[in-house]
Amino acid sequence: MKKQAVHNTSNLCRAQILGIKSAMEILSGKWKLYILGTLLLHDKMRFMDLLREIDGIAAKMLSKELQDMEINQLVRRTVVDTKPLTVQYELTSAGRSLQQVITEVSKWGIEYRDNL
Amino acid sequence: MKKQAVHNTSNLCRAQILGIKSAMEILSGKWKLYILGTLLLHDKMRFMDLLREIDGIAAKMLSKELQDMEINQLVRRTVVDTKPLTVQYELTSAGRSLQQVITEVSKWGIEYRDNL
DNA sequence: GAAACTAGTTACCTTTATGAAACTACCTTT
DNA sequence: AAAGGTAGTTTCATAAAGGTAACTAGTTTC
Repeated sequence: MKKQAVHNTSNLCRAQILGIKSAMEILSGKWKLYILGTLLLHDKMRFMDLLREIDGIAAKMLSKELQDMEINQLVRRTVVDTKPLTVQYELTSAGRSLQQVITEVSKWGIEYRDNL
Repeated sequence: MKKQAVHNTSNLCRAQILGIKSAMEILSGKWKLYILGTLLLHDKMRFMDLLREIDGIAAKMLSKELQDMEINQLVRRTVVDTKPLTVQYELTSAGRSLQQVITEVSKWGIEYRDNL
């Protein structure tokens, strides 16, 4: 008899796993948490501020990631009518709700690196 | 005069950002947190258990990700001398130290999805 | 002995991610 | 008018990630 895929994980646990999946669909990639972490620290930033602050990112990547996160409503983009015109990026409330995630990831990254 | 890249981020903040970078180097990819989360819930699992439990993953991917995480000392692989021989995978202490990260990511993912 | 189990590996292919550099377009300062 | 600022986009390229399916190799159960 063929062995069945017995999922003995409880529904509660499965919900947790699905949570990870949903989160990773939104947050995956080399730059997203980096950008979000930077915006968390600075409140409002212009495109060129982010480009200079985020070490190593190319304009194309920054632009694409910001658009991505705007679509997912983590980031708000506002054109400011200055001369020359500037664009402000800031976290939405959904973006700010990532604070705990970012804190834990950052803490773990520092500890992991120290224990090498 | 050319504009300089003025990093007005404090050293403390920069450390946080570097923490994110370190963490993402280890944890990036579609499957790693999924696998780690599953191992966190089950303590010890065999290869085929993981393959059946983790929905959608291919043997090749699972194998590669486990090797990756073994190298990074998040997962321990033990060959058990049963007949037929089996292989047990479990988290190391470094792997278990991801508990908070996984909890927060999972919580956020569930909330985010619910607020859609 | 055929079929199913164990734990993977290998080959081939497609898609996604990422990067460097040049370019647009418009405004301001020197 | 030249140089530098604003915020990007476009083009061209490579690297990394991920997927399918077949295959190895030994063990065990029907």
